[in-house]
Amino acid sequence: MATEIPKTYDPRQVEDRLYRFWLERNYFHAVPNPDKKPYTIVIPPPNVTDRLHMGHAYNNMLQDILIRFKKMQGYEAMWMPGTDHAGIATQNAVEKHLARTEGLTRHDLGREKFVERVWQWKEEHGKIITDQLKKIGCACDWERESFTMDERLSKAVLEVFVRLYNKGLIYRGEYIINWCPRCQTALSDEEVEYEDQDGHLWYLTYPVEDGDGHIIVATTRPETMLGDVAVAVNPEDPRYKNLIGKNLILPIMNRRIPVIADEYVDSEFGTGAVKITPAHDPNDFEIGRRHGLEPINVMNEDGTMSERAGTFAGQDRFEARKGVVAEFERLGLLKKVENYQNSIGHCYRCQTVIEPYLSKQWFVKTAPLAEPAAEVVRDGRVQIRPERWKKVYMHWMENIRDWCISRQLWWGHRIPVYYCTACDFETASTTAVTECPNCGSPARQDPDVLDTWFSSQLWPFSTLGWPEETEELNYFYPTNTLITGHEIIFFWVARMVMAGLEFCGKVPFYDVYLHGIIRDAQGRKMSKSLGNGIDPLQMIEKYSADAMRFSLLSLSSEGQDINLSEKDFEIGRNFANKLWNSFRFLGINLDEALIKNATLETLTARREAGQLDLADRWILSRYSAAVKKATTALESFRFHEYVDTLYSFFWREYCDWYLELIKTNLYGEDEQARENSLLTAAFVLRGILRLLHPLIPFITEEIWQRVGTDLSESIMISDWPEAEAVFTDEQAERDLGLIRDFIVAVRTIRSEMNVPPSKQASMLVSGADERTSALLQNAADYFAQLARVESLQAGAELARPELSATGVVHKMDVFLPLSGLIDIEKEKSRLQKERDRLQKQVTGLERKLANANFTSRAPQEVVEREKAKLQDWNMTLEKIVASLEQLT
RNA sequence: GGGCGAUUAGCUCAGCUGGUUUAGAGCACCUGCCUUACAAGCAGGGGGUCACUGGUUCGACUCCAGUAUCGCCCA
Repeated sequence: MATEIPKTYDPRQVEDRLYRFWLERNYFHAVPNPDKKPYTIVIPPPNVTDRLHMGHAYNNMLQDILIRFKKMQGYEAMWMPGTDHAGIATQNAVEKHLARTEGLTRHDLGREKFVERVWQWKEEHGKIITDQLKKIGCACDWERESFTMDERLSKAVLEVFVRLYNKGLIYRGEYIINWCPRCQTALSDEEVEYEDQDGHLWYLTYPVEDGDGHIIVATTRPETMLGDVAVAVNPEDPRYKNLIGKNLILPIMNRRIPVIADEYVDSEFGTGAVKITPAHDPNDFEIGRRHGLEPINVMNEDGTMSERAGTFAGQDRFEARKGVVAEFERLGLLKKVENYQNSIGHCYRCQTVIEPYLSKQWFVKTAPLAEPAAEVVRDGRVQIRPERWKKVYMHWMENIRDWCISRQLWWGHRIPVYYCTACDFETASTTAVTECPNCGSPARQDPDVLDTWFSSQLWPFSTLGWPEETEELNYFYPTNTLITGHEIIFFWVARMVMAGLEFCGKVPFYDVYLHGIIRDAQGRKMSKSLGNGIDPLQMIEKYSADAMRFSLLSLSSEGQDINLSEKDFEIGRNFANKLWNSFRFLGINLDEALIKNATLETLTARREAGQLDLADRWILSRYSAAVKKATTALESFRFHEYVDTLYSFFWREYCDWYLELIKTNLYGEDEQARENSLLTAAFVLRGILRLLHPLIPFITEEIWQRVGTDLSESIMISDWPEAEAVFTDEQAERDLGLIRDFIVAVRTIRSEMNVPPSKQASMLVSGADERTSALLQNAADYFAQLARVESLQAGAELARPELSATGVVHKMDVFLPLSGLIDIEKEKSRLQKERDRLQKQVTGLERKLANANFTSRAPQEVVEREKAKLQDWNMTLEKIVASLEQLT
């Protein structure tokens, strides 16, 4: 054992070195192993060009905890890492880069060259985030690292598309979709973020063609009126009944449009008359279809008005809005303008206002897939935690709409549908089709690519080789646990369940744990634009990865968001330092022979032979409780309870009490006692290290290796402590608890009476039975060490020394004769305070016990307990009062 | 409009199936300590009508209903 152990733990010397060590030993790699049970997690693949943020750090740390824990428990634990090609985000990033550095657009380069450039970008930037995961300590199986556009995974995408296509679950059609004019692509419903905004409701007058009547319609998007093809009213609405079937003249366009009747129209809203723009509103589209109205698309893909918008052609949609309103005003047809708050959809990638837009796109018919996906959650085959998210999931599944999967991008999986250039023949194929199977003419592939989530939904099995029936797929699928944020429950979690069931016939995972979001100290979301993000890598640099992990978990609680400030990382740094120093303390006293002997077998044998003293038996008992509690907590995803248990066991019990107690043995004459305490201390510390390893892998490994054990070359492959339950010892816990209460009482008295630490005290305990007297007297060394008590007497009835400070512990009097040091007035007020406090409690409890309702209706044992409590308090009170009387 | 969450010490939060809790922890605060593992530490202390209003119960921080404030999701 090295003697020069630095006083402060320096993680910078440690973390990178140990990560390399683990990699060199290949500990992260798992293979199908029939002798072990598999435990699998697939990483929520971060965007390939992303940088690590706190949310990633938190998410991946949780996974790492489970993987390391299960590995130690003896599972073949495999954590599948990888990245997502993130179609829009990545394409945007590269386009922006091109514009900035070369002044080029993707169109300048052309599709093929542009895609090449994105791949190049991916090669350069794709490693950043995975390298950052390594900094955190993630025990990912890097040999299996996947990317959604790998050839292997792309095959799965094609296979899935073609199967769904052939099953009739993928179709192409012209519908209103969400269009982002900036990204110039369609989006799915989930990719639109709604935000309440202050806007206006404009009331526009449409004159009746023949005669002098008119109809007023209300709209939040006046520019769309250029594409109106009708005005709809409720057939029962008396105001408009006589106008149904007549024509209106659409102002500006001077187009003749009919008044139609449709049940959909809500007479209560606005004026009860609705302008119908089938090309620019989903409801209008449906109505238009019912009434056989031809949609008029007045907008271009970039959000400018099309040539069908008349004089507004070429104008931006928001310019056109102002222009249309101005024109109505000029014509005297603007009835009124109201302030109106409505929910506006924005692109989740670029925040541009989404345009409902008529467009020919590919869709997945989701209802047949959703049915079984709802069922597995309903019946618990897939567990969602916290449970409240189950309802959210079910609601979505039960109200699911078809999924628009085509994207007008160049970066992504190109849709494997081929069209004949001559004969209208269309085919989906996993292999390239160059000529039409029908007529032999040249065929061309659909230019669009698939929604990124179309490939991500396959992640739990595409990464394992599906559609091939690989050994990996058989062994590791279904995966066990999915850990992710609740913001992608629809995007990803729900769709993986659908896909897993459809293509593998099994759920993709058994447990889903949805964690909270990391926010700043004020509870705001961390974002680039606010500049309130905390960079995990900087925190690792400053505090260490272990400290960051420990701090994050300490602040977490099930599914709740975390408000984080930089100062919070001191929690973990301080803990790591404490752990380091507890090891240092032992390191000074331990030698190699002793360490080798600090095994479960040795301790069990010595304990059974009655060789261990009270403190040793006590800490072993507390240790076994901590093992049980921490294990159950992890097994039930109660991460906070896990860290909380270990924090208080290690710091509050092992360090504050046990290590202090054994100092009497360590510095004493009794070699045997010294050895036993050292063995116990080393044994428990090694247990603590293993229990903490999933959370703080680096420092636990560093200490493990420095302790020089031959149990295993790495803590990563050591066994999770379990057998320690045999150490439970209630008597030791009670006895040491009693001693501890006396020590605390003496310390409190000393502190409150301002007794200088240098001053030794005598201590008398009166009212102790024989066993307790012996117990206390045998603990005299502890009192000397921890409370500066130089002489201790305990007995059934000891005379109260004059001028002593007093206290009552476990119904026994404690006297500290402090002549010359004691301030009578101070002692009096201390005791009076104690008396008043007790008196209040006693009165309250007496009232409770006097209540016949309580004594007759509450369970007998509760009543008994309360009675005993009252007796205790009364006895304590009497003693306090007696002491007080002595002083007056 | 529907649903969900939060509201506990100055701050950040625990408290899982009602009575062992005299409501806890960390930080902050006060007092005393550089006690030969640790001042990133040790010992002691102060601080809360558990958002509010009702209800259920012998008994409510805990269960139920409603109200308020904040936040999120869906429409």
